[in-house]
Amino acid sequence: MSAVPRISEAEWEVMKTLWTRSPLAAQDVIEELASRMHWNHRTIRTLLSRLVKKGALNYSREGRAYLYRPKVTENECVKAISESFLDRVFGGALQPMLSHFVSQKKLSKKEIAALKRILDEP
Amino acid sequence: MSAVPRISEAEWEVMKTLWTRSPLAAQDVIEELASRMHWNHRTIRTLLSRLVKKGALNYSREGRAYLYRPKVTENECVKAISESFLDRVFGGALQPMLSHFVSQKKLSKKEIAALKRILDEP
DNA sequence: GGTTGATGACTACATATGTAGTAAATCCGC
DNA sequence: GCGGATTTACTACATATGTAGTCATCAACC
Repeated sequence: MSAVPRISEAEWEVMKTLWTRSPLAAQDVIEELASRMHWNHRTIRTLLSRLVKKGALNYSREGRAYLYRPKVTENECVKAISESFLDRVFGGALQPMLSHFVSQKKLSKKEIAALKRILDEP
Repeated sequence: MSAVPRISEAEWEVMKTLWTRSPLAAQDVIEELASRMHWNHRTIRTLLSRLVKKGALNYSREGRAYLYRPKVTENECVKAISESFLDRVFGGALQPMLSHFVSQKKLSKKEIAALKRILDEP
């Protein structure tokens, strides 16, 4: 029930990496992100520390290095950030939000069919 | 074509007020927001100034006061922030996003029907 | 066994953001 | 015309965020 910490944009990239695969040493996260995001390895280490400090990551010592792993699930975080987005931008209403995205992206018939199937799910 | 400025959460409330009705004097915005948001009137004036400075609002002098009005449209801003949200959280894909919201909210048959109609729009 | 290179800890610093306070100009009522 | 209320302009300050640098430690190579 712990409220999920607020995760910034840059931090989100780090979390995504660890949600995909964990535990990872800092070095592994750096290898994943440094070139893709054009981030200095020190920046990534800072982000890891901050995420531990704010309770989004855990670590365990492995020799001289740490192994990091998410302490909050992706689903929790996606849920929190999505709620906040929906409330702020669309007053919490799904319909205007979907309207916006649909008018914004041109969807193929196939995509529309897929979206409809999602609406029919249990 | 101007890139829309980044508008923070608190600033967004001010923009919403002015997107709904404008131009407004600071006093009018304050009356709308002060009690609803529990904001000091000075805070709201600061937000108005910052929004002018970052190019989200314009003003014209009206006697001794300013009349503020949006310089960027709600649609532009909603578009920008929505894109950024969708990319960051769902990798830019509508389908997982809709899945998430649908699984999160329990929708009535009516609501589902309404959402489907949106998908069928021109 | 000294050097190098990686590691986490701590520090740095500019900009953004939330949240106001103070000062200076000015209008309005008396 | 003066005092108070109002308005914008400028300042303040803590925390968050992006983006790193320095330091002490330790392990591995040579």
